[in-house]
Order: sequence, then C-alpha cells, then structure tokens
Amino acid sequence: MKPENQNFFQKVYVVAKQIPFGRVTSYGAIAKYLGAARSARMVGWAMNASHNMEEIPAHRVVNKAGLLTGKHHFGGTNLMQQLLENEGVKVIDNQIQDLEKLFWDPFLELDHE
DNA sequence: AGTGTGACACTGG
DNA sequence: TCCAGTGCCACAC
Repeated sequence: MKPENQNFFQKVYVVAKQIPFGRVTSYGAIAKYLGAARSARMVGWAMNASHNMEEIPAHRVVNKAGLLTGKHHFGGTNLMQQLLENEGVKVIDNQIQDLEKLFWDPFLELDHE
C-alpha cells in the first residue's frame, strides 16, 4: 500500500474523529474536504477498514440523505442506530431526523486549504 | 497489469 | 418532483 493511499485513509480517520458528539456528516462532505468529492464511496470503504484499526465513530457518518446505509457493517444489527440515538440523534428506520440541524460540515468546522 | 466492486453523488429524462 | 443511469477514485482479487 502506497503511503499516499494510507494518507488518504488517515485523512478520513482524522476527519471522522473530529466529528463532535451528537453530530453527523456525509461521505460526500468528507470526500470533498479531502479533495475527492467524487470519491465519497471510498470514504465509506475507509470507514469499513477503520473497524479493525482505530475506533472511528463511523456511525456518525451517513449518506447525504441521512440514511444509515452502512448499518449492515455494524454487526448486522441496529447498533449504528442505537449509538446515534444514544448521542441524542433521532433515528427512525435508519433515517436520521433533523439532519440539517445535526449535520456537521468539515468545511465549516475545520479550516480547509 | 487489468478487471470488478463499493457504507455515494450528480445529471438527465 | 421522482426514478434511472452514469461517473468517480481507490482497494481487492
């Protein structure tokens, strides 16, 4: 694995870990922040890899619609939803409620270059 | 080295 | 406005 690739993954982890408690963001937002807006899918892939690496709040990362598309990767249970609800995020049928209010944009919180 | 796949996003009809 | 198709970048085989 090339260092640059690890850097990409590392960037994802860094951003993901910066997500405040009770807040959520989208793959696209992170991808865009990393300079690869069209690689949102890769962000999810990085999150999947993070499961065995560092404790990344992947449950705070959802698609732009606020849908917990990756819950299946959380042990195949509704753990992802439970984690979010535990943080005060209302989730109904894998759908985050008040997404606009809970949405955390890296561009607003983090200073991008 | 090339092909297939993926936890998405965007554009067109 | 909603549904379907296409594009995209990087990883795994």
